[in-house]
Amino acid sequence: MKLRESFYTRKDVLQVAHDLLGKVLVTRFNGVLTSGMIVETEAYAGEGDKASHASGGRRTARTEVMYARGGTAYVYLCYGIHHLFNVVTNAENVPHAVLIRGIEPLEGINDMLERRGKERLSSSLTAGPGALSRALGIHTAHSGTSLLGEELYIEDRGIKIAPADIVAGTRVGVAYAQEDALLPYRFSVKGNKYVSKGKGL
DNA sequence: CAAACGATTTTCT
DNA sequence: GAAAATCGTTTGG
Repeated sequence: MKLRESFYTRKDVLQVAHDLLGKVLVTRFNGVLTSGMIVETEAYAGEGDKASHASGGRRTARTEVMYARGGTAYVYLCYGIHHLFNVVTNAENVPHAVLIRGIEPLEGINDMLERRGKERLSSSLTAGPGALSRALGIHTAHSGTSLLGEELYIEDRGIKIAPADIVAGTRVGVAYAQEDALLPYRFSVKGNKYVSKGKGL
């Protein structure tokens, strides 16, 4: 079943990031259904987190979406090429978000392969935030989209990840955030091959 | 108005 | 394993 707004509006972004593991991210653009199980996430704890775009209360046209209420999609373009998909959490005006870093393909694999220009299924299809966004057809135009609608949402299919299989580690690509880069804000499913190969962990 | 940089991926050595 | 690609957002003049 589709996750309700109350799942996203909880105040503990780390808890939401943790709970998203094993959930299924679904997109249905132009009638094409593609989905995958979330195996890796990272939490960005808003104003007090130097690694967050909203660090220090920064609020610009781009980050405005992060200040929306939980259950909104925040898509950001990185390095001019990659679309990174985030889930906004917490209440309105609290810029917390969870970056989805890796999923395991479930449905619409052929469509995902086509979007990525690949022939066969391999772990690189959806391992990594930019890669999975492209496979699912998510781009910056979807920033601000509600996750409670019919085109883009997250489902709970009863998949349970054993606590022993959940690994917490440091985030990737945020070395500039100094001491905050060492926080254990990254969660992944142990041993899953669709977990991105970031540094550390 | 101009310059620098980045929550990454891909490709080449 | 290392370096390049590439452009919107942010920051400084």
